[in-house]
Amino acid sequence: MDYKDTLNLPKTDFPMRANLPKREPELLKHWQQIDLNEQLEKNNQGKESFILHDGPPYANGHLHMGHALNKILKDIIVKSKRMQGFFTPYVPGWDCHGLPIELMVDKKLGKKKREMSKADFRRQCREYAKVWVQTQSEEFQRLGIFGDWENPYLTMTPDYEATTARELARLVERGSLYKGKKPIHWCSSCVTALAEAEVEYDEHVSPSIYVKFPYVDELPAELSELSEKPLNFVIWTTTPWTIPANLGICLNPELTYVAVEAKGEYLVLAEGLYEGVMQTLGIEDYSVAATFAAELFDNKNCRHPFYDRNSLLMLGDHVTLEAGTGCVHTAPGHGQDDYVVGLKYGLEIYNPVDDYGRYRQDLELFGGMKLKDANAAVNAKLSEVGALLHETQVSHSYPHCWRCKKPIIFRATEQWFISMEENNLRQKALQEIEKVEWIPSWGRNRIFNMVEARPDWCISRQRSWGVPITIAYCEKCGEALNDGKIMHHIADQFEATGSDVWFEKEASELLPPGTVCPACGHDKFTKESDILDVWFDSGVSHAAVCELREELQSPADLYLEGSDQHRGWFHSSLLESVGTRDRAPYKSVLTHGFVLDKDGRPMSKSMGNVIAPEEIIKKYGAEILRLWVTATDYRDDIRLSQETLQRLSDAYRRIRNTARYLLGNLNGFDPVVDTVADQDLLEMDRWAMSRLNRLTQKVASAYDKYEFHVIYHAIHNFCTIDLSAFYLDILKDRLYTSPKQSIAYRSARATMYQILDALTRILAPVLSFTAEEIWLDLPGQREASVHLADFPQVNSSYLDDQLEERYEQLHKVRLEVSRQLEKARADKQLGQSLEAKVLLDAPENYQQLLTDYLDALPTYFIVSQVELTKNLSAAVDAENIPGLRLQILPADGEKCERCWNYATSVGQNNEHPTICARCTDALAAG
RNA sequence: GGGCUAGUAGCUCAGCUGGCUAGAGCACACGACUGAUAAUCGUGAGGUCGGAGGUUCAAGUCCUCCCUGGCCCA
Repeated sequence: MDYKDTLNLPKTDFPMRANLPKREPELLKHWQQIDLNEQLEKNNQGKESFILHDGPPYANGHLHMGHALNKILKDIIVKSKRMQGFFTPYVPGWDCHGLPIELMVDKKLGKKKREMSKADFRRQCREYAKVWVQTQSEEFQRLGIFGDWENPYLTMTPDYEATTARELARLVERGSLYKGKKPIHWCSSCVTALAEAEVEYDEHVSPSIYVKFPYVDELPAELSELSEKPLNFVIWTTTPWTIPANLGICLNPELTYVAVEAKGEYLVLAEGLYEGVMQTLGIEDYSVAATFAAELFDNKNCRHPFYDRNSLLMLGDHVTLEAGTGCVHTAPGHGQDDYVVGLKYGLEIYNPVDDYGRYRQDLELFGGMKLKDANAAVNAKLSEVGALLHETQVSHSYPHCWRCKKPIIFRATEQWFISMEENNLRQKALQEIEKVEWIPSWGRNRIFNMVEARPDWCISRQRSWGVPITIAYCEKCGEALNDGKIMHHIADQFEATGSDVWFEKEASELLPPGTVCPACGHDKFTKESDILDVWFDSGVSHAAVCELREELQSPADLYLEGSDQHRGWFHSSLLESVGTRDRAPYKSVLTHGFVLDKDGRPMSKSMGNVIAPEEIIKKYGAEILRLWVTATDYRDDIRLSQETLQRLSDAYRRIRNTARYLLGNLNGFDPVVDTVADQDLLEMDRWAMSRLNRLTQKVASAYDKYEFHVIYHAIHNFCTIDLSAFYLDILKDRLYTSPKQSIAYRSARATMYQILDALTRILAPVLSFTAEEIWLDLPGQREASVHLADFPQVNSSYLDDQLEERYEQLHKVRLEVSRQLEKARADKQLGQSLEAKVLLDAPENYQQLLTDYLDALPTYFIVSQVELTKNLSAAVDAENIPGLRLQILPADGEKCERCWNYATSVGQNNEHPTICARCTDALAAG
């Protein structure tokens, strides 16, 4: 007879190989068929909610790793919160306006654009954005991300645009909006103002010139000795084209300055820089004629080198000794520091440059000239008037346009601003930052420092694709109608058809009937042509989405984005919300790092080190991508390499195989009838339950703290160390050979059922596909989807420290036994460990334990016999247990054909001469 | 240049408030099994904890400087 047929061997249809790229789409289809999404939306309704508000990705291009990382993290959180019993509606969104889309459409249209109206062009942009929203939506869903994909929020829908306009009106009502002239980054090529976020810094070669400005006021009394020769202040600049806009020279009040005598004149320089400068200028014969404090010259005047006007001497802290001369050329219309100090001294914010990067026609000497020709022309003029001391070239970091990559300029224009000081916005925002939980905690410092130092928020964009700044101007006197009531009236009109009406209708149609200019009484108006910064769009999502959607609420529980968003969405959302509601739009903010390549470099097309999500999905499946997100500590930047993917793929197989083996052993199990009372479980099974609950506890806490990599390692180690290499390996003998009705068999199966059930649940937020696959094969009545189920409760009555401690001791002994078995194997004394009998001479501290467990030791060691004896003929010392001595001998008796253990009882039964007594009994029982 | 941040075995991670011959899993090498089999089990070999100083009886853990990265700014 073939005794193999009498064994309880595992049996399952659950495939060992996942073939995820094929299986995942099938599961997606399955979910669609059972209307999972609809059920999820209703799941836990009425219970406490947890709102993770989605930050909108930009609707342009296919998904990259950053998108995948971000959305998978969100998905894991939403799923785990739902399984913890929270009501977790998740509404994904997209950022649809803005320059990048506009430029893409621009490019696509080519010359056709010129014949198009602004409204028509906007329709094209809308279509373009829509296509990418659809594409990205599908790509996100392929990753197994659950959410309200049927009703996402788009910043370009009429209702959203109406809210955007209303939020602007609210800020106007609070007096936060003002029109100012201010230098901003300006791209002459794109003809637009650029936000900080739209500027890139890159190496650029510029002229480097030293220019002298003759001093024209009376000398301070202390320096009357300098009256003999001409006195000049020397400035250094890399932007000669700004010299025509020069209105002053700045000195640092903390620094000491010197007047150097050379070539019959005095040159004023910072004391700490003059030697280097003289060297640069090639002047060897010089001497310091005077040393003085900058204050002496505060508010005195130099003369512009070639215009008939003065250049004011001022004091400013921004002047440093890092470069230049210590005397800083100041053009308030062309630099941030210049602007600030210029304001302080009452200088004009003067800008002689037009939108296209040319000097205005009325500029003396250079009117109409393009800036790219200006440097040379200005230098020539300076040289001609004898003001140019030195000219060379330097390579330095210079701002460039993020779209066209061309160098940009700093230039004052009329713009709308949200004031950081009006209504105390800055202070309030800083206070709100303190109330938010920042994870990791350094996020607080990061955004705090930014808000503390940032300038007013320039919200104007001279572009087409966006929400218009809904302000009208009196045609006659130019007065701006920045009136909240009027703006609300306009916003209401957006509700129906979107902000396109602003571009389609005349001002008279848009404004409330009977509107007259409050300044002059005129009743004809023109419309502002600037649109809003896209950061404003997404910054109002708390109002447009969280407040307006019934299932959501504001402030949200969590915002989760990359750490760059401290200056992006976290920032704009905070300012907008504090500016209109005096509170932050979020309770906590979680950030993740950036995806880098195997060497820790950013992925870029030009570097050729990009790994696309699509590539991974095709080769490994989305599940591996999800596992990667989980396995890595995302709070820092995270690396991605082929090796990592291979490792994760292996880890996935280990987890999958463990589940498969458990399923195989649960073949025919019915939890209703096959459950075993806790107190009837065998000790080893109780140990497994203790470990399982330990795991459940650890995982629950890690989900709470968003420390997913802890989950990955805990689960993987549990599967590998506790289950596969120990518990399940040892269990085989009992499982396979025991009679089906025996408590030994039933206890093992009941335990395995608990383990797999819990494992599947805690795995679901991460391995959403595989967990479902297991779920569908798990015995018992259960929810239609694991994603509708709850996490397992930690049953602390199973937690047994002493039991685990004893097993740890036994495990140490087992390790020593394995080591010796391995040696015997190397000596060809045995193959299977069951061929061995182990003799142990235990030290005092192990005596009790090993005596207590003597009967179980063969099972734990997976050998046929164990003897505790002092009588060893050829003992070997254990490596890590002092005093423990071991000896391996061939097992007594013959090999049982059924259970493969060696036993002296084999051959004693006439009916079954090739099997052991235990197996004979088992057959009789079965 | 500034703000924030990171650097422990090939990979992914542990190592709490300083006290071990620095741990785990995977990968790798070698072996066993063929009743988890494109699986499973065992053994083994991998680290001057980015570098250099310092504090301390004692430092991967504290301090200083430096190097190499990342994000955001200038």
